[in-house]
Amino acid sequence: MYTYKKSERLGSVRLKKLLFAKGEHLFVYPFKVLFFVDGPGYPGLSWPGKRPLPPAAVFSYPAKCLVAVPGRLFKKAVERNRIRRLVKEAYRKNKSPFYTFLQGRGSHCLLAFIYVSKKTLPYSAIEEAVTAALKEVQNRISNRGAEHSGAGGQGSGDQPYENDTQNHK
RNA sequence: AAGGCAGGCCGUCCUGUCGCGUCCCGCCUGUGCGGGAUGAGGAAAGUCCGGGCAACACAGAGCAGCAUACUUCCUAACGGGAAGCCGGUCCGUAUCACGCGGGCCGAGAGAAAGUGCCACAGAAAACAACCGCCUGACUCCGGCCCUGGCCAGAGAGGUAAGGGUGAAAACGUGAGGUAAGAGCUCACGACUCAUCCGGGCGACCGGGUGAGGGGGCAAACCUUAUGCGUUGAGAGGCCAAAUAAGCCGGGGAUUGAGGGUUGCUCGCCCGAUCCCGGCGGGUAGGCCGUUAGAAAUGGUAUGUGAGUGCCAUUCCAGAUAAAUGACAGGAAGCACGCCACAGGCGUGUUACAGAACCCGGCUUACAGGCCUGCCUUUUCU
RNA sequence: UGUCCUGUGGUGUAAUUGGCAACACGUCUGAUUCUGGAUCAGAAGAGUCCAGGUUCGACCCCUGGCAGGACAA
Repeated sequence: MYTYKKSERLGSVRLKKLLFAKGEHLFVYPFKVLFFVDGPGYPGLSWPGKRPLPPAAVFSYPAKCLVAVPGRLFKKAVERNRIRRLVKEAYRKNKSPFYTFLQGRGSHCLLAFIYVSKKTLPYSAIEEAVTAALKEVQNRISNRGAEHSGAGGQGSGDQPYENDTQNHK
């Protein structure tokens, strides 16, 4: 489905700290992309507390995404909003392969698209870049996962995130 | 009709396919699904003023500090607005001139309370004698005629009429007056102060009388008058979660450490398992505040106007790293080009800009369009 | 969200209660050298972020903008 709901957005301060501190990053012009995955070969998205999760940190979709446009590069709020909306639109239309990939692995992912160009690009260019970025992220995850499973043999280490959350609840 | 000036208003629309926030209803009750309603602006901006609201003792005194400054009014309040007064400037008209009409601008109180400043130039820049002019009154010396005058000089004075300057030179013009001069006197005119009369709520205007004759700068200090308590929604209140009543050093318990969001002083209040510093540790979620208001729209009355009163109707964004979007097609406006001159075709373009507690203003940005008033030019009647 | 500060040659800084916009580095030209550097001599380069105002006169004072920066949670 081509959706981009509130629960697909990355809003929790805690998760954002985690992503920016421990996530991997790559460049796909005009974006800097940050991602952080749990599942095989990756540390889990464990929530340390014992209390109920805040709604913003609950995964009802395989991924949570945020789009950032620096105010230093675009001074006017209208331009920032425009770019953010275009990126969200592109993500909305092209996320489904990435979602099926994540669901196939039983993983969950945090994503950040940071716009680093000084120019406003047309929608077609942004859509291309978003698709390329998602593919690149997918490649990296699968490579890393393959290495890890080959070396460590943690085949049964499928610790679904759902279980984790259930425990916390 | 065209142009100019001033003021006010609007600021794209429709369809389709995906999609988002909030609220309501229903189902499953899982974080989901379905349906309906609704969803940016005139500036939401800059954060330049003023309030509401909240906390601080339902905030007290003094000093300091800040802001404002013609008058009257509007307003919750304002540094905003309206109507006027005065000054400056421009246009039109009339012209010897005064004037009359209109537009624009004005931080527009006080320089006769005091202090300070006025570069360069110039004699002098604020208690003005450098040059010049004068020698009536005063002193001395000399010459001539001769016993009282004349001439010349020095001292001592008088004098603001004239002097390259300068942004600015000590009321202007004319006459009298004088040794020479001077508002010294007079006439006319301009100005300041006081006072009286008339008009106006008032700023002020018109007129009379008396006095006066030493510039400018307060967006220099300042004086006067008026106003301002401080801090701002991460205000503030509540709930949930977490942890350590941890370790080290210092201070203190009514003779008071420290605190109470105020620059200082005072006053007042709170105040002991307490306070300060360092190390170490935890949380960073939710709800209220928060959108029914100095509200919007329409009508009506009143006022020159800003506005105000009354009546009716309506409920009109509430996000929280932040919703209101993307694509396609069409319409409309505008610009350009061509065909051509009613019009048609093609291309391009549709601004400035995004709510963040809420209002009233100001300022700034803005494609294009509409309306009103005044003035000028041309055509027709 | 609120508060504060700063804008001067290409760069970094001056300008004493308002009175000729100064200095260093850099740039250019010439000399020196076989050439370059260093050195010496000389020159150009701003009208003070923008627009108004006060004043005889404004980098300086006032008002409004623009740009950049800092702070507080």
